[in-house]
Amino acid sequence: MDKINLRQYLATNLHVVENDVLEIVEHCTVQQIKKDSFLVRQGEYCRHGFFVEQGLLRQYSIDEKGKEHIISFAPEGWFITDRESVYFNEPARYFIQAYENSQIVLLDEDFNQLISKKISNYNTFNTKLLHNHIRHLLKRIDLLLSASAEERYLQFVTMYPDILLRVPQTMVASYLGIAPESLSRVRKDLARKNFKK
Amino acid sequence: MDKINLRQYLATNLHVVENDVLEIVEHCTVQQIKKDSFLVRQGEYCRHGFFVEQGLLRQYSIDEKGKEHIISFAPEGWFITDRESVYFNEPARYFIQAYENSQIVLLDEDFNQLISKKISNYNTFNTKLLHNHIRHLLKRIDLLLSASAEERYLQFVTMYPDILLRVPQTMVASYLGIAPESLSRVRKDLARKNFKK
DNA sequence: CGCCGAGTTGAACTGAATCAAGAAACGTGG
DNA sequence: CCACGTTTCTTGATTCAGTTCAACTCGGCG
Repeated sequence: MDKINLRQYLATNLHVVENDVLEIVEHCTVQQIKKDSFLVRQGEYCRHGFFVEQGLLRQYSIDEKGKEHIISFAPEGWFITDRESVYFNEPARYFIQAYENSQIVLLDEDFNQLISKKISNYNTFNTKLLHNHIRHLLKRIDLLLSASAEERYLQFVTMYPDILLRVPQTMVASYLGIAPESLSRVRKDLARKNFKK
Repeated sequence: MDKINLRQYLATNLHVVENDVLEIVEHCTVQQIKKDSFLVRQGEYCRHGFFVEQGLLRQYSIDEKGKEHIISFAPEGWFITDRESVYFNEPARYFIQAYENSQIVLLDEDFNQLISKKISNYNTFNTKLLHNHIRHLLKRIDLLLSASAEERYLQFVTMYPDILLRVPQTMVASYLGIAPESLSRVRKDLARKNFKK
């Protein structure tokens, strides 16, 4: 997948030239993360936001029965963090783990301070991100409340065609809240339907 | 239920004296809303945030089969709006309806402009609200992915004991994503278990 | 070549939905 | 304050979507 550069990304989205964000981004740590390693574990305190320049992360919880539930994926160009932990200073409720070897930028409190001081419309942008996040979560809740496994899968396919190709089916199932076997059957069924048409 | 006053609410949460918010709040329209009337309908453009001073609102979608799915409740002291519609200028995806006769304050774009200009930490407060909202939605998704009907109900009981008493069971069921009959059975079961203990 | 994780398939099971009917609770008007 | 209709809740019988468990297939990859 194409690499995305935080500097470029910010310049574009904040409507400024790259030089304006250069010195801010230079302060940030860039990390190369090996597949399967953790950025945050449940119970730890998460102190950073993460911007994915390359690779793919996933965020998930583990319930009492030991089952994983994927909260979100983050491919390149996405921010991810445990907001509760960062913002409210609580132990993280979710794991954040690299599913592919990834390159990520660590964003700490200093980064936030600095950028919101230097770039006036950063706050606007950030608020927009928050609104987008909320919109997205609401949509997902609505789907979980109203749609069948098949409908949810179809929705996932159209919404995240790229991610679909990069993660094992098991993880898609976990994201959708269904058993891997069920997803397999759903797909079989869809294939049959399409063939009939 | 106790009435909550926006002026007081803001003064407390923004850490300013009431006078500072007085003139801002005075510009806002206060409305008396009859039970069952709508503040926003699916498809309409929502132009306001709503603060509930008294009463109880609910936000819900209707799926293709005509079924209602409750996205959220808003009792006194809560803000509610269709963020997508207000913020992204899209048609609302959800209905907002009064379940009780209510008194609400309409907050428009002017209000936002004015208050964020006059009161410096309003933005901080607002961001905090957004973070809280996200935390809350994440928790709900996690529950929908991992917990049984009974577990979700128990969680609701501890989380919203007040709302539980104010809305019919059907609505709680709709919020939890289960059929009313199922909720009835869940409750019966819980009663039996408690008796046995 | 042989192993290993991912996906598939089958069969039995189960939590929850649906449909239908009755019982309680509730508000309204007489 | 009672009688009434309406809405909400309960209960039972049946069905169904999705789970679980177990066995098997397939495609890498060391």
